[in-house]
Amino acid sequence: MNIDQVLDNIYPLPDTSKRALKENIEEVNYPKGLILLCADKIEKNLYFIKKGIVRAYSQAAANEITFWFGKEGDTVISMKSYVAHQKGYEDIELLEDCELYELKTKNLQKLFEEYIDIANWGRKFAEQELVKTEERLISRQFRTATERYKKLLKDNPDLIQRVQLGHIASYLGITQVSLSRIRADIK
Amino acid sequence: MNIDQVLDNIYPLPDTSKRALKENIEEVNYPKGLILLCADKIEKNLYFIKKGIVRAYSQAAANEITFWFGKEGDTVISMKSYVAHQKGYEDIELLEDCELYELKTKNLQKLFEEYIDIANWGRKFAEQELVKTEERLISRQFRTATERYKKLLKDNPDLIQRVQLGHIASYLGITQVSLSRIRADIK
DNA sequence: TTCATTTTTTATCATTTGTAAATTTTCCCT
DNA sequence: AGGGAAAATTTACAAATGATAAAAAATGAA
Repeated sequence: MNIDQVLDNIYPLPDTSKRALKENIEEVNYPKGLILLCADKIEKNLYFIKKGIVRAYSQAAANEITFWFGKEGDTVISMKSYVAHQKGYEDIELLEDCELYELKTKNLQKLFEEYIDIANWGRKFAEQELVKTEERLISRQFRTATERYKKLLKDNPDLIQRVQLGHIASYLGITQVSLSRIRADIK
Repeated sequence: MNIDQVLDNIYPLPDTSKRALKENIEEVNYPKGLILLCADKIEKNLYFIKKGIVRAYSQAAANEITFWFGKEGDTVISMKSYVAHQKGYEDIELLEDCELYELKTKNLQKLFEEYIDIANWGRKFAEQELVKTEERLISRQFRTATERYKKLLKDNPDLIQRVQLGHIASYLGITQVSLSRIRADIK
């Protein structure tokens, strides 16, 4: 997935502003297991995934909770750092070796002030993420764990192949043991 | 809460663009019980709450789920209509007589193309809502129902006064009966 | 391959939450 | 103020999920 596809996927940009945006983007590679973004600092970069898969998780009390997966074409960002310039609530871990496009938050902020198309591109990005998050919140309330798992299977069949079930369980809001039971029941 | 406060609360706008925005905003009053926005159509307006309280709920299978409350200063919007120009998933009901500021989506879209400050204002709005929604999703996973209720009591004590417990329970992701039990335990 | 480690499954029991129905309380409306 | 409807609580029972422990399977490194 090349950078043009990633950017256009959010919102098609006219040439001039897309060029300006791309001038600030650099390709980087990182190994599986790396913690790309850290909960307890204000992150300076954001990333687009060219290849690979990552998870965002939040650490509390005893257990950690995976609440987001990103794969090819997705944007990796510490939302709270980015929005409120405060420490985030999430760590982001690479679950495979990853090829990423890196963009400095500071530069993006500058582009938002200069290019109205990039400002609207950033708006579209936030809006789309918001709809996705709201839909997940609602589905959490509506659906049983079994239904949520089935829906994930249907919508993201590759995720189950590429990611440990423990993380999937956490993402679904249940324990790994409970997910195992559900999988056994379905068969 | 006047319109300047509402708008600045999202993101302070320079005079010119704020004036342009305000020229498209009209004050309206509606009675308690009105369904302001409807799930099964593409909504043409969005609203800022001057006075009153509203809820967004989604209707599925048997039961309906309240997933958002809005009060003074909040923005009322059918997110999916607004973002994807598709039917939304939510109805929005006025829980009190409301004084609202009305803005046509179409006009706002036009302003996004014309004023970079308004585009960034819209971006900020979506970003802030996104962080709030993500935090709720995470808290839903981390905290027990009792903890979530206590947090709501602390953060929004007036909500419990102004809104039926059935809606609160739904918002917390539990049944009314379960909330009743929690309230009894706390005492 | 072989061994060690990690991941997944299975089993048991405790706890939480849901459902349904009855009862009490609160809120409107005339 | 009084009567009726809506909302909130309580109770009893059922179902789902969590916690824990241990076995089985899969994975990875030497």
